[in-house]
Amino acid sequence: MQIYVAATSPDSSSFLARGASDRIAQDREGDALEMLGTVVPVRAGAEIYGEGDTATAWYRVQCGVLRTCKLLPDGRRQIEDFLFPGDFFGLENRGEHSFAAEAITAATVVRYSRPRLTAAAASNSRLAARLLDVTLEQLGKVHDRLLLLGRKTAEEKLTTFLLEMLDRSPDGDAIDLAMSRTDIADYLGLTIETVSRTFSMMKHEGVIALPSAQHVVILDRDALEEMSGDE
Amino acid sequence: MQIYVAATSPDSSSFLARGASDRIAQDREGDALEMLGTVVPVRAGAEIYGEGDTATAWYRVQCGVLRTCKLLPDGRRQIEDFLFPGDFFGLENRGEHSFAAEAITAATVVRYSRPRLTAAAASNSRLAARLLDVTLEQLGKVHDRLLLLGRKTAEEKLTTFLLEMLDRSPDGDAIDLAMSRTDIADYLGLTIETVSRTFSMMKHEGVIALPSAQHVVILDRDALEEMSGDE
DNA sequence: CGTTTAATTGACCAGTATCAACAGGAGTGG
DNA sequence: CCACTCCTGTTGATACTGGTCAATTAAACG
Repeated sequence: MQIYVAATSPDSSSFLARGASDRIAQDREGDALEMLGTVVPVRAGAEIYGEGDTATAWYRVQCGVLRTCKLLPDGRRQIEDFLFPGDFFGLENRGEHSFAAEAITAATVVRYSRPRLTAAAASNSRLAARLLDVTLEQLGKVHDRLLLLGRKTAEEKLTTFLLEMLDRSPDGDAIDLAMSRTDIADYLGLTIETVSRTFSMMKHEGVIALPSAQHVVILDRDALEEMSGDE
Repeated sequence: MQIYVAATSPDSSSFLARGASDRIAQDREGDALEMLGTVVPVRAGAEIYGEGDTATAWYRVQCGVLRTCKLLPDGRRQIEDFLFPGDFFGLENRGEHSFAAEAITAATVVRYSRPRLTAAAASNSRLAARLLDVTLEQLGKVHDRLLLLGRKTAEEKLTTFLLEMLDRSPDGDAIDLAMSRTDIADYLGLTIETVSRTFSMMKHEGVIALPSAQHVVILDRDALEEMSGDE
C-alpha cells in the first residue's frame, strides 16, 4: 500500500497569529488539537459514518485513503472528496452528516469529539483559529470543484484530477490511484466509460502512460496543464 | 425592488454556547461582530472585489442581491452563489479572493476588515465560534451544490434552484428573480437556452406560471419537489 | 416610437451517457 | 500449475441530453 504525504503548505494569510502559522511545525510539536483526538483504525471498505448519521465528531486522516460521498434517492452518487493523510473531514455544524465517509484502503483516523472540541476552542483561541483555518481551507477546495463540475469538459475534469493527485503523490511523475474508476467517475460527475475512454485517449496522445489501471505515469506535465482548462 | 428576508434558522448543533445560539436575537442585540463592520453602498452591476484581488476583508449583505463568480481563461463562468441580506461572503484564508463578488441589484454590504476580525476573534471566543459557524454553514451549502452540478439533470437543477429561491422569498408561492437567465445558467452549469426551455416546459406542464421573465409563480410545489430529484 | 438588450423558440449538432460485448488480473479450487 | 470464475476496466455501437447557432419575440430605455 502506498503512503501519501499530506499537502501542508504554510499559509501566510492564516487566521493564526503569524509566528504560529506553520502547520507542519505545529503538527510535530503536538498542539492542543492532538491532545483531544482518539485514534481509530478502519478496515478497507468500512464506513466511518453514514449520510444522515448524527454528527458527533470531526476527524482527521492519519494514514490510508478515504472518500466522502452523497447519494441521490435513485442511487446516483457524488463523491465530495478523496481524503489523504493530514486531511480533515466531517466538518459540519448541522445535526447530521450530509455526506458518508468510507475507507477506500485500510486506514487510521483520529476522532475529535465535537463537544470537547467546542469546549476547548472556547478557552483556547489558537485552537479556535486553527479550526477556522481548516474549515476555510476546505471551503476553498470545494469552491474550485464547483467550477470543475459545472463548466469543465470530461478531458479537463480528468486532467485536473490527475494534476491534483500528482500534487499529493510522493513521486514527481507517477500516481498510484487508490480509488476505482467508479470512484473517479463519481468524483468528476462522469461515467466510468467516459473516464476510461479519456484515459485511453490521453495514453494514445502520449501524455500519460498506464502500466496498469491503478498506476499512471505523467509523460508530459505541460500538456496536461494545458488540457486542464485552467490556463 | 423586492426585499428578501434572510434565512436565519437557529441551529441547535452550533459551535456557539447553547444560550447564545439564536442568531436572530444576536443580530438584534448587536454583538461583537456588528461593532467591527463598515457599511458600504454598492451600485447595481458594480464589483465589490475581483477574482485574484488581495483578500483583506469579509463581507455581509445588508440589502440587495449579489453574486460570487469565477471565470475560466476562455470565458466560461461559474456562479458560486447568489447572496441575499444576511449572507456572508468573501470568507477565505488564501491571500487572494478565488471568486469575484458583484452586485446584481443596488446593494449595501457590511465590510469586516480581516486583521481586525482576526484580532477580535483571538480575544473573544464567542465571536470566534460565530465565525466558525458561519463558515461551516457555507461549507454545508456548497456541498449540496456539488451533487447538483455533478449529478442532476437540467430539470432537476432548475427545480432545485426554484425551491431554493422560494425558501428565501418573502412570499409563499411567488419568486422575484433578481438575476438574469445568464446568471441562472452559470449558477447551474447550463446554457441560457436550456434554462429558458426548461422554464417553458414547466410552464406548459402547469407546474409554474411566468407572468414575466423575472416573476415566477409556483402552482404545484409538490410536483416541483418531486422533480428536484431529492426525494 | 425606434433602438437596444434579454429571453424565447427552432433546427441541428456534439459530447457524454447508455447498453452491450469483450479483455485482463486476481483469487480459488481441482 | 492450470482452468474457472469473478470483478474491474476497456472498447464499441447507438441514443439522447443539453449545447450551438440562428432567427424571432418581448421587454426596457431613451
